[in-house]
Amino acid sequence: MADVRKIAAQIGRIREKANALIEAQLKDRGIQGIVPAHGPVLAFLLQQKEPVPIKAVVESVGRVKSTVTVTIGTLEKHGYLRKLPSDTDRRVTYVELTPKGRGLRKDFEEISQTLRNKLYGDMSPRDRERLAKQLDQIEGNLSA
Amino acid sequence: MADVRKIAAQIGRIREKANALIEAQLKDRGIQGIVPAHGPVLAFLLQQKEPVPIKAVVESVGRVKSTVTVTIGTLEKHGYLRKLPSDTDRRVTYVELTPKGRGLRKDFEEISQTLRNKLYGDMSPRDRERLAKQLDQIEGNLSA
DNA sequence: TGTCAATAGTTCGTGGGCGAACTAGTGTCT
DNA sequence: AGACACTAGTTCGCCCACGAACTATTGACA
Repeated sequence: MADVRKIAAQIGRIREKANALIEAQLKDRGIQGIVPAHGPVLAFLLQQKEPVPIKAVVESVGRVKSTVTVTIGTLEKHGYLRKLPSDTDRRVTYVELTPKGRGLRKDFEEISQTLRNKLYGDMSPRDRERLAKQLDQIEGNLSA
Repeated sequence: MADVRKIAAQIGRIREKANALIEAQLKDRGIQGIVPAHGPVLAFLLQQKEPVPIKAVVESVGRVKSTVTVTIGTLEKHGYLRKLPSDTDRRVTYVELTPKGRGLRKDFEEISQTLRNKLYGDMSPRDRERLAKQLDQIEGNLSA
């Protein structure tokens, strides 16, 4: 019997299990230096065709800038991205993926797909849609 | 339009917003030293009538024992619980809520209720039940 | 009984995330 | 030009969470 009361704890557990699956996938694929927390940054940079200011990353990923500073530092240290100064505004630093970073695209997409497949299991498309709508709803409720 | 693809990120955002709401509630009520991470420990201890071994807390809350050690240390430091040695097995430490800790029961229940109310909003009981079942399902899928 | 494994709990080092404070550079306005 | 606000990014200290290593105690068993 589904317990409507413990929904918050349950959402927390689902998130942790999803992260665990991603970590296992990364390990299986021998990808070093990447953890689930890097996902939003990578997803954003993978869809850029040109270097973008760090500020744009901050606005995209839903983390404060001090966190993004460190995340970008980690990705740079592992060779997945490169920083370049702006020559029009010297406060600004641009970032772009290196070839090694762009090489993550395929793994990223495959891991996302694997996660969705496992998460949804044999749930019908109609139920998936319904679930997604309900999650939209509760996210909106919490934002109000 | 609900996007079935970004469900993992969405679940993460929901969790963060729920935690933010809990923190705001705690602050409003002037409760010091308690953060959302303490919730599972408090929930477990609130339903105990006698001191329980730390090991029981560990098994209940889904955190590793080193994490629970620290959490219990924090709660103790703020006077919400007390540790007492076992006299039959000197490896074991029991914990129990102090009166101050038990005094959190009402706030705990009210905050839980507030969170659920806000999270579900005007969702019908039938939809709530359906959502809870679907979350059960995806949690199970991820555990398999 | 003496040895060795198992158990309960703590400590330590690492990493993600935050907010506050800081640096450096740019914009504004008189 | 000079003062001041604003902006981009970094640094620092803190908390949560983890795993690995450690301490202390108990259990098993030859």
